[in-house]
Amino acid sequence: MTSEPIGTPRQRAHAQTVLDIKRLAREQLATEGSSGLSLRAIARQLGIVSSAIYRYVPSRDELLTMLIVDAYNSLGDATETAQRRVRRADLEKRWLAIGRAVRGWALEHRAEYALLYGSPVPGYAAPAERTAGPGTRVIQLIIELLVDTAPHGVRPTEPAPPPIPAALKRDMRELRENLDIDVDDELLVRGFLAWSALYGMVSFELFGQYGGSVQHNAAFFDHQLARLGQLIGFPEQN
Amino acid sequence: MTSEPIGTPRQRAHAQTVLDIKRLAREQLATEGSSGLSLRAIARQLGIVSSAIYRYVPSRDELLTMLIVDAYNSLGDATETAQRRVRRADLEKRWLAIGRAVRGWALEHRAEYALLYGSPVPGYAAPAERTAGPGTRVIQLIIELLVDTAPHGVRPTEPAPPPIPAALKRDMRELRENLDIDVDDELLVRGFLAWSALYGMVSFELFGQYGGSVQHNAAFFDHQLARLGQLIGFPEQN
DNA sequence: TGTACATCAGTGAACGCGCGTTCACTGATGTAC
DNA sequence: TGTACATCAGTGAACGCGCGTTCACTGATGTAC
Repeated sequence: MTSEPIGTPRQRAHAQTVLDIKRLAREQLATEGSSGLSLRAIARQLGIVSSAIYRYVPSRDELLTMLIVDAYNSLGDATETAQRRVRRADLEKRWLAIGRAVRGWALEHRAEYALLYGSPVPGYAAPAERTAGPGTRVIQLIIELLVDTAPHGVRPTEPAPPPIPAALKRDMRELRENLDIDVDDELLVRGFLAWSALYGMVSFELFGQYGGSVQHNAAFFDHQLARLGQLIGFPEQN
Repeated sequence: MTSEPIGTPRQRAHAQTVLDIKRLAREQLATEGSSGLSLRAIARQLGIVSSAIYRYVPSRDELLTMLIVDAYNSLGDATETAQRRVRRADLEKRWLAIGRAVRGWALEHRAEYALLYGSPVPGYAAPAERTAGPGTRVIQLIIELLVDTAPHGVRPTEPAPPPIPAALKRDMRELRENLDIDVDDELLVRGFLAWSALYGMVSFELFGQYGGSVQHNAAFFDHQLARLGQLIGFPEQN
């Protein structure tokens, strides 16, 4: 994280400029949105002629991809770090830590959150082979949480959940096999619901869908997050 | 809906051209995204010189606002219609109808859904006085559903929900007063959670966040929607 | 340690394209008497 | 019913901007012998 392989002065200068370009690009994302991202504007801010940018970045699309991968990793880092601060056995706290980290990161990186979870960028598709890893770090954490929850059994709820249809059971079986995990359908389905609900709440808050009806956003989020945790059903702490 | 006040032939032609412009704009939204919306391109497709578009639409931003208002109303119509097809007293079915209508509309109007619920358009803020009404039609329906649920009481759940913090209670009281409704905090909070979770699921599906892990999207959605309905807790049908 | 050569950052011009918006105008369609 | 006038759709040129990308080039920095 801190000490990269040093390299020659030229290499270091090069790497630094790439970092500057990405920083300026992130700032532009915030003010202009993803489609307003302009290599010429970045060059201008760097005090460099527009064509010189191509010494550092092969194309606009490539820069976008780099920003997306970086953003996913930044979110992943934040969430993993937050989760590492709570006791591994306290499953509910881990869920709360994940949720809060996602919201916290999103509030601090609004434009990047919008890039990852907002409208797709028209005419651009992130190359799956590069985003697949970084883009699934949060759901990985949630799945690990489900894996650790599984041995405690599925906590019964009242009212009892509706039976899982066969088509969905097939999806879950495939997922279980692909990831080589031992989590039963009910728990997986609950996890998926909590996962999408979490992002639904974050998107609503960030994109202003609550209008003025929610003032105490942090309290609101925490409370609803706890409800989602109950919905998954972690074992009691003792 | 069908028979507008007729008007003179000129007025009708004018109105028709405005409709054509909006249709072409919607098509452009789908291929280029909101920031790629171009008056010049629309004029080109209409077989008209670029400046002539200003006979019909005062500016690009104004056209965007019209598209947003139309989209909200289209979604509102679809959802209200769907809900009117189920028995008013069958509260759970009403919830399912609302949810399915939102998803169905979103799938049929992906670009417009992204316009309403995706990343905000940079450098553009929809004028609140024009979107406030149309933009709240779905949540209005959900709130009506909560109002109709309230007399049946709040359905107890196991595990019991966490206590609602004071800050959140204040938000809910204000909401209750503004809307002049009699729905207690617990039910309101549940409704909000189900609402944002609903959109979270729709956004995830549309924006491709599930990756390949969910194949049977309709079945998945229906099932999770039913779980959210349980979470709100409608009275049993008899 | 000094020299020849390779590497690389940055320049400047150009290609070919896009956009929103204004303005003075022509000519057709509608309206009032 | 016919004519004068007003309204409106559409033209074409222009203003002043923006963009990504390529290409031949200069000149500084680094490397190998």
